[in-house]
Amino acid sequence: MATIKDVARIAGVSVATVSRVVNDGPKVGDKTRRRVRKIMNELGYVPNANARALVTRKTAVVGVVVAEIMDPFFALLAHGVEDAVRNQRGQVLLSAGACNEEEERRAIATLLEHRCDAMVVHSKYLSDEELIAYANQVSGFVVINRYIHAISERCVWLDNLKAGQTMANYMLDECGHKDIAVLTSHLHINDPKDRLEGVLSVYQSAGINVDNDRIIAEAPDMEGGERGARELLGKQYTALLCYNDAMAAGAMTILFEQGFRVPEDISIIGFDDILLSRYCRPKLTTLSYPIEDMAAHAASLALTLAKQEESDEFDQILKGLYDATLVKRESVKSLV
Amino acid sequence: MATIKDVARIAGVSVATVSRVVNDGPKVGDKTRRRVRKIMNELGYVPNANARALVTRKTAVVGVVVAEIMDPFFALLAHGVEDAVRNQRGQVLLSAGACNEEEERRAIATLLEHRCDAMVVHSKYLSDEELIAYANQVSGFVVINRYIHAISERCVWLDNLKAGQTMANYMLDECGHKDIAVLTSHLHINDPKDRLEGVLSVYQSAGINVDNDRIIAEAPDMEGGERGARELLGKQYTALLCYNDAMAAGAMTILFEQGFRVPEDISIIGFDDILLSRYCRPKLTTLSYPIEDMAAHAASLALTLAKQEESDEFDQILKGLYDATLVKRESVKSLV
DNA sequence: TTGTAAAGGGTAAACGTTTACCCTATTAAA
DNA sequence: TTTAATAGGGTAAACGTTTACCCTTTACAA
Repeated sequence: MATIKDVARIAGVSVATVSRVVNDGPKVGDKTRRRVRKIMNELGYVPNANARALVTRKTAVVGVVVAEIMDPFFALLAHGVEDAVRNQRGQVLLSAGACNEEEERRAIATLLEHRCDAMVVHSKYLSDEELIAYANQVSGFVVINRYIHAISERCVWLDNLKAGQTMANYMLDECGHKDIAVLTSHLHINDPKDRLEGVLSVYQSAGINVDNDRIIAEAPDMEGGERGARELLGKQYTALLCYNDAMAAGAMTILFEQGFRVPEDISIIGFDDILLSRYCRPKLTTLSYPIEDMAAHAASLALTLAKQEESDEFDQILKGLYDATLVKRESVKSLV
Repeated sequence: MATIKDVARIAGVSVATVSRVVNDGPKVGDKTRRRVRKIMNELGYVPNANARALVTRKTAVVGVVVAEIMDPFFALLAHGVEDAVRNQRGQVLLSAGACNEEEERRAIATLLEHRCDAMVVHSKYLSDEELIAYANQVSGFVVINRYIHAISERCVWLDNLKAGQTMANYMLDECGHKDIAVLTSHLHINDPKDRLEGVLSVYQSAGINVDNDRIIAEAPDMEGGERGARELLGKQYTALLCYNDAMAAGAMTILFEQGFRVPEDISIIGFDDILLSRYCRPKLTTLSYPIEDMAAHAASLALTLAKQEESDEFDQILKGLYDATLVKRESVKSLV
């Protein structure tokens, strides 16, 4: 593959001049510029990003750490990042498969090796301390879907407590569901806890107690939803509040099997508003998780922070707190 | 960030020795090795992948070109690649948003700049000639979802003609649907043409003619499916053969709106077997597109080809032709 | 004792860029 | 005509690695 030296030699100029042409720099005459351009095309010259990164100490690469791209949620996340990055003509380096502590560390390490200017990290297993350490090391390090107080301005996250309340307010105040069951996630992260707390707080302040045996913690996927719904069989409830849409869909399958109608017999509400919620029947009422916006925000933030390290002009930084919004479809029936 | 020189200086050895330790090379004593390791950890030394790539001319990076990661199909593709690449401890550099000719070129160009050893490219708009040129330039260049004769051993693709026949055979021979409508894609690529040809060939050889006004070409997404189904309203058919699951789901929505039952009144068959086909109700009967396997195959192939360029040991190369397989669920009713 | 191989480790060039600094014409002002 | 500025372009160091080649020490056989 042709190098800058080849171009320089053939064009009869110095490598400095070619470099200036490549980067649209000054100090090169029109005639020379045209000649060099021509040679570049003839040779199919493509600048070497690695060499560039080495000398400029910048890479225009945003690293992304996710657990699993196949998951529609992470696909959306990746898309949000990709979109924001492309607008600033950068590249996305993907580090997926971070589904345990060791893998997460490895995923971040490889991004570090590539000296990404900016990183958008979705971490479930690493400790706050470890993430803070990374943040101190990499100026463009941004954590998504998690709030860490010490680096709050480097976090983009959802107000899960409020989201839980939004969900509960709708089901209770607006639709009059007093007997509910909850399908939550068994993962030991804050999201499910906060949302559950939000839900329960609303019911508690209305003087309604939600039995513990109607709160099921399961894997946050379709199978988990199926298992959860089976476990709830025979219990008395008119509405099922789910941790995410996949669980809701899984639960719905079981309810249909058992001869229940949705929403006539049992109302179901999901969370995330992934594609599936629009495709399944009945269409799922859910809370929209603005993950794509959040991811785009996180990517811009990461890029901005990376830039700030050297240029001292500070761009406006928006707060990273987002809210989930209710999307009414067909899976919830009002009792009032 | 600490460099190899820092480590060398503090450990009191040469950079060569540190390099050997980093790469588990020979010619360094146990004692020295341990000391260097210790310093590396203390300094949080992380080797610079860019510098490495520059001197070794290898990057362990596989570039991926896709149109849109948000699309579940491409998410699956990305996952297949990612999986295969991670097994060989490589990295994935994503170039998404390749949804027109210019963008596709740009996507490939950035991968070229990063000197990816291997590339898995999904291209809809570039000409065969252009792709062949790239393939000649990059030893690890692999085309997925497209067959180009001149570089057939660098292609991983689906037998769309056969897939169309599989679909038609099932609907006609096994289920007895003689009056069908077809929802195909309006994109000017080979896939829809080949599949349609496969379908029609089966019906033709059974002496059945499919009216042109019951073959609708639309955008290959949910909205396209909705529009297509509307256009077919009033026409006589018992089965609808769709270009993909999204179209099938869209069409189903419209049919429900119009009071039809699926599959009692109208049978529907999709293509791809994306997640949605299992979630929607009735569950979609469809053809499974083994895109994840294909993507993993493509990635391994790309990596193998990239390696072969220098080492002359030739690994066994498997043929890149795949078949779609029927997945029977609930959206098709047999008339016999 | 000498010779020699192996083990351990250092030196420096090379990879492909960017960029600070330097040099030479040419042009415009005085 | 002289001077100063400017436009155009070259030189070479630096970025952080790897690796071919060289050097020294030690151990052991002859």
